[in-house]
Amino acid sequence: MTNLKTQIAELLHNQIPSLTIENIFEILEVPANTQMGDYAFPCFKLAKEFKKAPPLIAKEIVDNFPTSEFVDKIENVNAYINIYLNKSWLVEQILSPILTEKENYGFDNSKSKGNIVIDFSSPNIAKPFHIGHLRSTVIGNSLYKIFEALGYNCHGVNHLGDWGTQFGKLMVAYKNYSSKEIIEEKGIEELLRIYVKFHEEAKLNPELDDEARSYFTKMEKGDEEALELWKWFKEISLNEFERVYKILDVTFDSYNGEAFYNDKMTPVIEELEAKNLIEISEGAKLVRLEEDNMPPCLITKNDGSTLYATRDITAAKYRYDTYNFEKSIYVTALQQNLHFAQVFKVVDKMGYPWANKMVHVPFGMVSGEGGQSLSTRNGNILFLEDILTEAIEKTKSIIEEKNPTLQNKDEVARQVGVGAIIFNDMYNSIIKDVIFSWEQVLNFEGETGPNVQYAHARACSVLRQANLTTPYEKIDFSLLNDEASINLAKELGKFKSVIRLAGQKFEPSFIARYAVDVAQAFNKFYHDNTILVENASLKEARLNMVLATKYTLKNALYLLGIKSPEQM
RNA sequence: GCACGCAUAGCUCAGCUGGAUAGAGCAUCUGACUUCGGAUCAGAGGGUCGUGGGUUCAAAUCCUACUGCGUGUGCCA
Repeated sequence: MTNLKTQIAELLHNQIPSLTIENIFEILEVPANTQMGDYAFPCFKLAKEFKKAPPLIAKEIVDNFPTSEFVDKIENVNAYINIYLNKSWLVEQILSPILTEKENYGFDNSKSKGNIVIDFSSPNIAKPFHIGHLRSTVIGNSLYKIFEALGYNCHGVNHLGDWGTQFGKLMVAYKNYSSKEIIEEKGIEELLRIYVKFHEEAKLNPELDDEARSYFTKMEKGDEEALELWKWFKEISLNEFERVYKILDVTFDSYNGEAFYNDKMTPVIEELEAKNLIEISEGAKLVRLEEDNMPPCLITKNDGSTLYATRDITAAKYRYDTYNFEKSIYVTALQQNLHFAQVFKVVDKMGYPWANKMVHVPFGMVSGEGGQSLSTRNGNILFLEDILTEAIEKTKSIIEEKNPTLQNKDEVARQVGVGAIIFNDMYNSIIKDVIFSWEQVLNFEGETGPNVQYAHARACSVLRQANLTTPYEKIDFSLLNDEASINLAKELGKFKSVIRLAGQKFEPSFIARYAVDVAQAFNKFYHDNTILVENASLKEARLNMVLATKYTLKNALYLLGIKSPEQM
C-alpha cells in the first residue's frame, strides 16, 4: 500500500512540482467513503502559493492530469482531488508481495536495526501471579514481537522483584505466622496468606515495619539466615511463574531481577557522589530534582540500604553497557510514571547521552467489577491462573458443542481461551483502565480474539478443501473486482504501516484493531463470494485472496502473542 | 496544594502528525445462503465529541481556563 501511495504521490508531484513527493505523500489521504475514490488530495494548502481558490486549483490539476495505466478516474469535488485507481492493478499490487513473502509477510527478520531491551512482566517474588501482572506480560511480549518485526534485535528482561523491604516483611511474617512445613506443603498460597496477614498486623503494630526493614538490611549485608530464606521464597515463586508463562507462551532472554544488581549499586552511588548529584538529607542520600519540577529521588535510606530507584538506575547503566541499546523499554503500570521520570532524569544528570533512549510504556490499572481494587496487600485478588483455566474450560465447552470431532481439543482450547484473555487486554489503548468482567472476557463474538482466530480457521478450512495449483504469478487478479474483494485487499495491504505505527506509539492495540478489521473484511468477502466455484481461474484467484488473508491474520495474531489454530 | 493521565452512542471503546455526512463491538429489535465453518453477514434505533473561550479556510483532534474521575507526590516496589 505504501508503494501504491508513493506512486500516486509521484504522479501528483509532476503536476505540483513545488511540493516534494514526501509532502504530497503526507497530505494524501484515504477518503472515509470509497465512493470518493481510493485516494484524495485536499488542495487547501496550495491556496496561498497559487493565489487561487482551492476548488479552482483542484479543477486545474484534474484537467491537466495525464492518462495513466493505473488511474481509472480522477475528479475534483470542491477542493478535493479524488483518485480512483484501476482495481485489478490495485489488487495485484497488494496481493503479489504478500503471496511472495508468505509466512514472513510484514516481518523484517534482519535484526539489523540495533538492540532493544524490553523490561516486562517483572512480577514480585512471593506474590502470586494475578490479573494485574497480565498486562505487563502481554503488552511487553507483544512489543517484543512488534520491534522484532520492524528489524530490531530484542532482549526481553524479566526484572524480577526479588529484592527489597518486602522480603523483610515476608521473613517477619514467616517467623510469626507460619512454619517450614506449611510453606513446603502449600507453597505460594501460604506466602500470600502471611504477606496479607503481615499488612493487617502492621497497621496495628508499626514496629513490625521497622523489624521488616532491619531484616532487609541484614539481607543487603549478606546475613546467611536471611539469604537462605530469600532463596527459598524465590524458588517457590519462580516455579509458579514458569507454569503461568508456559500457559501464556511467553519467554524471556534474561531473568536478572533486582537482586542481580545488589553488588553493582555501590559504584553507581559513588559515581553519583563524584558527580556532585547527591545531597544528604535526614540521613538519606538523594538527588534533588526541583529544577525539573519533580520531588527528589531517594538513593539510599537513612540506614544505608538501597531503594527501587537505586536498583533501576544501576540496571539502566548495566543494560546500556551490556546491550548498547537503541531503546530501553519499561512496561509497567502508570502508577510508576514519576518513578521512571525520576530515574531517567537522574541518568541524564549523570551525563549519559543515552538517557533519552529509555522509554516508559505505562498502562492503566485493572480493577474488579464495581471498581474495587485488586491489590495484593488487601488480599483481594483474581488469580491469573484461575482466569486462564476458566477461559480454557469455556472454550472447551464451545468446541464440544460446535465442533465435537475436532482433534487435540485441549491444545486448541488453550490457544483460543488464552487468546481471548490476551486479546481482551490489548484491544484498547493500553493507557485505559480495565475493569475486569467475566462477561466481557468470556465473550467470543465481535471484536475479540476468538473472532479473529475463527476467521483464520475458516480461511484454512477452505484452503484445505481445494487444491491450489496455479502459481500466483499466473492468477488473473482482475477477476477480484467486487467491492468486498477490493476492500479486503486494501485492508491486507495496510499491515506493514500498521506495524510501524504500533512500534512508534508503543501500542499493541493498533495490531489488535487491525486484526479485527482484516477479519471483518474477510468475513464479508467470504459471505459475498463463493470461493469454490466451477470456473477454475476465478476459483484460483479467490483462493489466493484467502491465502493472503490467512498469512496476514496469522502474522497479526503472532505479533500479539496469540496462536492461530487451523481448526477450532 | 503540586505533577501526570483520562473525558466521544445505554455500556466498552476507535478516530493516524486538523480535512469532505463522527465509526466499531456489546446490549436491544428485525432479517439472511436448499454449495465453501452461523464464533458469520445485512439492516434499525441510539451523539449539543465534559463545559466556556481561542487559533484556522477547516477542530473530536491544536492552545487556554474550568469541571469531573483516576494515579502519583522523601526513606514500598
